[in-house]
Amino acid sequence: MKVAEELRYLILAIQREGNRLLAAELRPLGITPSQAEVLRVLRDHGPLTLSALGGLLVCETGNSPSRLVDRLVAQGLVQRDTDPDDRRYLALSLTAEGKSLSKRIDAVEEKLHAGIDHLVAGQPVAETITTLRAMAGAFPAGEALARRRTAEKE
Amino acid sequence: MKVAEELRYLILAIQREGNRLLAAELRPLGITPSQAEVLRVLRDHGPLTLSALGGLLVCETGNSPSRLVDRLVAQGLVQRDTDPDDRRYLALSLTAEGKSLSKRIDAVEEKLHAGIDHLVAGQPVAETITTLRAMAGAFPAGEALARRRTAEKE
DNA sequence: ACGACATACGTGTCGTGTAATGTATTGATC
DNA sequence: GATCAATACATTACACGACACGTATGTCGT
Repeated sequence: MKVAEELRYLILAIQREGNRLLAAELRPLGITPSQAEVLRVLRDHGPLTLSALGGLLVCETGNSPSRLVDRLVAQGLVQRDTDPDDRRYLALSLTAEGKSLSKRIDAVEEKLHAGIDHLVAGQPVAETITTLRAMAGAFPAGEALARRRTAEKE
Repeated sequence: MKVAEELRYLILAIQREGNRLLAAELRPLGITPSQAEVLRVLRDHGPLTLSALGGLLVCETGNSPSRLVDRLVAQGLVQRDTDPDDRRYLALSLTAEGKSLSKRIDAVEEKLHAGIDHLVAGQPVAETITTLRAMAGAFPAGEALARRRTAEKE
């Protein structure tokens, strides 16, 4: 099997299984991995418009996280206000309930990350990240990650 | 950002964007990436039952690729026969049209793989594969890949 | 003021991933 | 040989990703 092909299928397999695991852990909280990412981004990066949110999501619904946000609003986790100055814009923020849930999400994610750390213990992780960054950098979704990294440093 | 978290999001981003790219390349052929994988597996590993097909798919619809196969049958690319000895089993194989399409798929995949090779040129690819294999090995979907590797050697 | 354009968001559709449940066929047990 | 369990597959429901198109709001040039 060619190197490129193996990379492709490995990444596919890891992503699928990882997502399944995370979904299973999040199910008791009543949310999905994508929804968890929205809550996390909203908590960390203040009130956002819909498109700004899309730009920070790696899950890159990019176009329109409208429906994703809809369900969170319906669950009372996210508040959606229209900007009075420019009524095209939304101001998305967490409700109190959303904030408290995001703490529970943190715990789940930390558990997942601990599992990942355990899996890659003793592996050349630094080299792996270098390679993956090179791959992701070629794509717009890689920039969502970069944007979040820069935003963190501020 | 923690290492595990970065790994997670990098893999997510690469998988999503790679899939989008592949989908765009395959669109002119009238099929999706998942459908292409089914055609590829059926061509390489002869007639299969539905569950055997599921076991070889990394896209791991595992449970029931029924829907996936349905559309391919509807397009006249796959033939579905019931085993006369045990009527619970299906015998899935490519039609002539399916075989000819799979050649065009090969060309698309080679193009994609060339792109990947270019992206990771000069990167520590061997170390990356080692790490990813360690991650994938912990999951059942990693075994689909392993199964395909063994089947290739025969 | 008017109209063309751009921007932000919404909606509809298709294919898929995942889980839960249903159905048909076969095999095993008694 | 009738019954129950196991197997292979189908069906359904929900959420999501991608795309295309539609709508509302604002901006700019004239």
